[in-house]
Amino acid sequence: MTQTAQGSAVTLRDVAREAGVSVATASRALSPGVRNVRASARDRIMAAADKLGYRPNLTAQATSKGTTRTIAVVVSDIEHPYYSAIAQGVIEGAGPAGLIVTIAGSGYGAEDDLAVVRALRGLSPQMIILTGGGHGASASQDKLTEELRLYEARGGRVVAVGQDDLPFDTVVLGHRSGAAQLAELLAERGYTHPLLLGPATESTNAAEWERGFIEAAKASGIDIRDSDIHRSPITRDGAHALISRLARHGLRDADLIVAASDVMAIGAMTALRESGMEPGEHIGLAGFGNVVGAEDVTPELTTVELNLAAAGAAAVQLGLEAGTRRLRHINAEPILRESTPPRLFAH
Amino acid sequence: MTQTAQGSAVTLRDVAREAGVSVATASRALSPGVRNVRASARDRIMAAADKLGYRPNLTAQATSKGTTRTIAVVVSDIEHPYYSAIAQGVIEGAGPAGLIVTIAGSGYGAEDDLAVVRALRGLSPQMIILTGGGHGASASQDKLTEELRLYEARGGRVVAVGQDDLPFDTVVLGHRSGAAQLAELLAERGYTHPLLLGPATESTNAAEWERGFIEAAKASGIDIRDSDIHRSPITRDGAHALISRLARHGLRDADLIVAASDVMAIGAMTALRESGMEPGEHIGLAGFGNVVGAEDVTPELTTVELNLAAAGAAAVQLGLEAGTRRLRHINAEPILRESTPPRLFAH
DNA sequence: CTGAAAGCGCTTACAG
DNA sequence: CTGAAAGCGCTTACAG
Repeated sequence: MTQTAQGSAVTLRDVAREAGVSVATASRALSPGVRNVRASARDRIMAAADKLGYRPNLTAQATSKGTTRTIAVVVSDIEHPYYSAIAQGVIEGAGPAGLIVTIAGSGYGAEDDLAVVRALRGLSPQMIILTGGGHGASASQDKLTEELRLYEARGGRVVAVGQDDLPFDTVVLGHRSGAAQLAELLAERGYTHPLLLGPATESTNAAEWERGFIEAAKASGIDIRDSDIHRSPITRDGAHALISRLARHGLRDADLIVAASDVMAIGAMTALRESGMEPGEHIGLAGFGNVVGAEDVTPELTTVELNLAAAGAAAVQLGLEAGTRRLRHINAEPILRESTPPRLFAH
Repeated sequence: MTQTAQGSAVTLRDVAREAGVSVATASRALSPGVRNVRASARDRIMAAADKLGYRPNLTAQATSKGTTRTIAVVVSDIEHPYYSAIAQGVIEGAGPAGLIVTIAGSGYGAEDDLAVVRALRGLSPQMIILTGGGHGASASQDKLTEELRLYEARGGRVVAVGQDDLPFDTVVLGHRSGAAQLAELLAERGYTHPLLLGPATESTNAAEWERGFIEAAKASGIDIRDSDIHRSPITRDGAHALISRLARHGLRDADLIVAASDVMAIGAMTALRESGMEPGEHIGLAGFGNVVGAEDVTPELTTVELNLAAAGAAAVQLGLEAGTRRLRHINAEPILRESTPPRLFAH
C-alpha cells in the first residue's frame, strides 16, 4: 500500500477551491457557531462540501484546537453489565451535545486505570469519565490523580462515577444508602444471619456497600462479624467457586447471602443449587445493581437499583458545565423479589 | 478557563531542549522501530522525556502520519453481551500490538452504522471493526460500503465480524452451521414442532441462523412453516412481550421455542413461566450465543457457543495483516442443557 | 465579511 | 547519526 492512497482524501482546501473562497472562510462556514460569513458564501461552501463528500479531519482539528469533540469513558471490564449500563447512559447524555463517546477498557486495578488514562490523554478527548469505582489509597492512585490533573490543566474535564475518592466532579452512587435500605428491609423480613460476599479487589464502591449494610444491620439488631464476610473475584465464576467451596463445608447458620453485585449473586445462586440447597427456600439471596438478568433467574433476584444509566447521563452534564469538585447524588432503591421471601419466624 | 492552561503541556520541543538535541532527533529516539539515533543521545532523550513527564500528543501524530494507533469497534448496543464479548476479544487481540481500542455504539440499523463510521473516519483510527451483523441490501448499506471504501483509500483497514455481506475482510461466525447442528441435536432429542423467535430488524446474522436451522430441521423430517416464525425486538423485553402474547392465545402444538439469542430466550423463559408453563418441562427452549447468564437461569439454557472473544481477536489479526476480502471462519458448537430435555416419545 | 499568515505538535524526506 | 525545513489538515488572531 503506497502513501499515495492518502492523497485521495478530500480536504478543506479542496472544498475552498470548489467554492472559490479561501480555506479560512471555508473553515468558518463549516464550524458551527461562527456567524461571520456571508450567507451566499456559506451556501456555496456547504454545497461544495456536500458535493465532494468532505469529512473534516477530527485529529487535525484536535491538534489545532487542542481538543476533540469526544468523551472517553474508562471502564474496568466492558463485559460487566455494571459498566455497560453506565456507558449506555453516557452515550444517551452525549448525543444531544453532539459528542462522540469512546469506551476504553482497563482492568480492576488503579495501575490499569492509570495506563489507560495515559494513553487517552494523548487522544485529547474533551472529557474523561472514570467509572472504576475507586481503588483506595495507593501510589498508583496518587499517580492517577496526578495524571488527571495534568489533563485538566490542558483544558480537559474529568468526572468520576462511583464514590467520591477522587478529587474531581463526581456522580455519587448509592452503594451505601442502597445497601443500608436493603439491610433494613431484609431484617424486617426476618433474616438474622447474613453472610456478605464482596470483591477480592480493593474497591471503594464495595467498601461503601459493605459499610452501609453492616451499619444498618447492626441498627436492626443484627451483628455481622468479620468471619461472615467473604471475598471472591468480582465475577460470576468467582462467586460460584467461592460459594461452592463454602457450601461443601456447610454454610453454618447463615440464612442469607448478600452479594456486592448481581453477577456474583447469580453465580452464588447456581452454586447453591448445585450443592443441593434451594435459593430463596433454604437460604435467602440478594444482589446489587439490578442488572439485566436479575429478574430472569429463578427465583427472581432481590437487588438494589442503582440507576446507572441516569448516573452516566449525569456525568456528562457535570462535565459539560464548568465547576470543580461537585458531588451529584443518584438515589438507589432496593427491590425485593422472590429470592428473599419473608422468613417464617420474623421478629 | 483561559487558553493559557494549554501552555502547561510538555511538548516534544521541551524534551529536545532538555536533552540538547533537535526535535527531529527527539522524535526519532521516541518512535519505536527507528534505529538511527546514537545510543547516548537516545538515552539522554529518554531521560528527559521521563523527567518532564512527556506524553506524545496522539492527535498531532495522527495529523502528521495520517493515522492513529487505535482500533475502533462499532457495536449496535453496548449493553448487549453479544457485542461486549466481541469487544473483549478485540481488546485482548489489540493489547500485544500496542493498540488502543475504542468502542462506539450505534444502533441496529445500517444508517446508524453509517453515522458512526462517518464520525469515526474523522478520528483516523488504524482499523475499524464492524460487528453489526449485517443489515441486508439497502441504500444505507450501499452508502456505508462507500464510506468504508473511502476510509480504506486513506489507508485504513476495515474488518467485519458476523456474516460476509460486506466486501471487506470478514470473520465469519457460525450462525448457520451452529443453528444447523442445534436443529439436528434437538430433532434427535425428539422435538417435532419448533417455533422460531427471530429479531424484527433486518439482520444477516439472524437470516443465516434461521436458514441453518430450517434446512437442518427439514433434513431431519421437521417442516417449519412461515407461521412458525415470529419476530420481536432483539431484547429481553421484546421477546418477553411477544411470548407472553403468544402464550395467551395458546402456543398451539409447539414443543420447542428456539430464539436467535440467549437474551431473547431468557426473556421468553420468564414469559412462559409467568404464563403457567414450565420451561423445559412443558416446552423446550433454546437460545443462541452462550452468553454470560445462560447457565444461571433455571432450567439451564441450551444454546450455541459462538466463540465471540476468539472472533474479536481474529478480527484484529486480519486487520493487522495486509490483504483484501479474506474470510476467516470461527466454529460454533451447540451446548445442550436442561432447557431441552429429551422428549418422552423420541422417534 | 474575507484572506494571508502563523501556529497546533508531530513526522520525515533531504542534505549533510 | 543529525538538523533545518517542509508538511499533515485544520483554526484563528490580525489586518484589511
